[in-house]
Amino acid sequence: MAPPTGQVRVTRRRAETRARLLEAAFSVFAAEGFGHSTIEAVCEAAGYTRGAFYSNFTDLDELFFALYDDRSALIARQLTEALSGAAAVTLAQLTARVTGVLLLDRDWLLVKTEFLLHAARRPGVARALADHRADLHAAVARQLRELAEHGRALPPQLADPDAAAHAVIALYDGVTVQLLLDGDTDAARAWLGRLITALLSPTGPEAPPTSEGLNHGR
Amino acid sequence: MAPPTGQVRVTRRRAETRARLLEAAFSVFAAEGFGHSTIEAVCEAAGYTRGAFYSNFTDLDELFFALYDDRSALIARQLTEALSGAAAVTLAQLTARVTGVLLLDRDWLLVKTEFLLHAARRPGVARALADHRADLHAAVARQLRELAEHGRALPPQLADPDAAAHAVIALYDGVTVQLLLDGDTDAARAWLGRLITALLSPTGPEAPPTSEGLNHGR
DNA sequence: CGTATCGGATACACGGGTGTATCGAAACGA
DNA sequence: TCGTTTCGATACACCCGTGTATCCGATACG
Repeated sequence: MAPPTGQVRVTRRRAETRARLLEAAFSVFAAEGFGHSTIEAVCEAAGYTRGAFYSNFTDLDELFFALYDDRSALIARQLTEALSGAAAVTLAQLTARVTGVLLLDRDWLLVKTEFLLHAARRPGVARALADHRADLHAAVARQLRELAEHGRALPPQLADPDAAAHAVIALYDGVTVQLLLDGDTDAARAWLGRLITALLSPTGPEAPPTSEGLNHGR
Repeated sequence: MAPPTGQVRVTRRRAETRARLLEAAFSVFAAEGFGHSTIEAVCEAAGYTRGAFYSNFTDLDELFFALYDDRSALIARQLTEALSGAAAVTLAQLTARVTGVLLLDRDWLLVKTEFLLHAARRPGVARALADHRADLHAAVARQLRELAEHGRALPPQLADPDAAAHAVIALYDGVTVQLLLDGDTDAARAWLGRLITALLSPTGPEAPPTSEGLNHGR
């Protein structure tokens, strides 16, 4: 049984194995899917036996949550870092940064989506996940607000930066689905960029950040 | 073992049990998730023993695919039916119809999303799923084209009806994710309507079909 | 109405994953 | 360096789901 977190002093060794277990779990979940993954498979991939696992976690569920927590925190850090560098003045710049960070790793999208389903069936987990998303939302909204203050107007239907940020996230999620199907990361990035500019441009034409090469349809 | 489909003449009884198995599988998958579902659970839910199952399918995978095939065909039928009634003249009318059909059943969204993940890991299945989506895409594109011909202009960034349809589907998928998290179907419908009109309106303000009550953020 | 075929139930053997209890060894503190 | 603590390996018993082989009742057809 995993000892209660507060009382254990975390030795280097322990942290190391925990990290390796998480890393291995990521690979296994991405490859097999969480539902079909077993504790044994994770341990074998990490180079441990089940003893190591039960010393660090109680469930596969617990590990899954820890894994999601780690990775999503990492992503969030990268995102805010990418965003907070110098304030983007162009919408194109903004989208380029966001898509660059957010659409890198297909494996992560697989795991993330499965975690979404996991959460959808457990109210508590769903709330935690919603919090994570709220963080993302806040970061994007802040950036959009800044953008708006620098003269770049939002379209009248989405004048509220919060609503606009929400819309951006919805677009991101939507593009993710397609990416999961066809595996074409570059196309997804380009397409997401085009969608965001289309949605957030109040008026006429304005060349998308990276045009051409994007396949609409199927 | 399930006999090869071509040679068996399908008796009434057989069709009935197959249908009941599919129905039960839908419930079980929605509740537990496909990954954690067992053949036994499905059979018990259907009121059969495993003998019935192995007489109709070989795998849970096979049943899963059959299930998806059935349900998605049903949805597609409903959608085209809803769309082909009288040509919608307003964008609002169009979105209302689409969202009405597409965002009814949360359980179906759960199963559908899990099937997406399933497909993402199997190229063959992915192709089949892509075909289904292509049908949807075609239906939406046709409707948008018709709309455009009736004077309703698309925005310059998405002048191509195919691209516009693709965008609508992306929005739908994106909203789905949020719906899975919070379970608020009405909000999802309203929000999707607002997003579609915002994205496809070439110019200024135009009241969303059902405004208010939509919670952005988290 | 009788007979042949089919569909689903029952029984069985097997494999694999789980969780726990125990033990040896590595890491840490003095 | 030594003793103590802790981490992870090993071994064991158990449960659960699977797949197959067999059998009985139902259903269709002449």
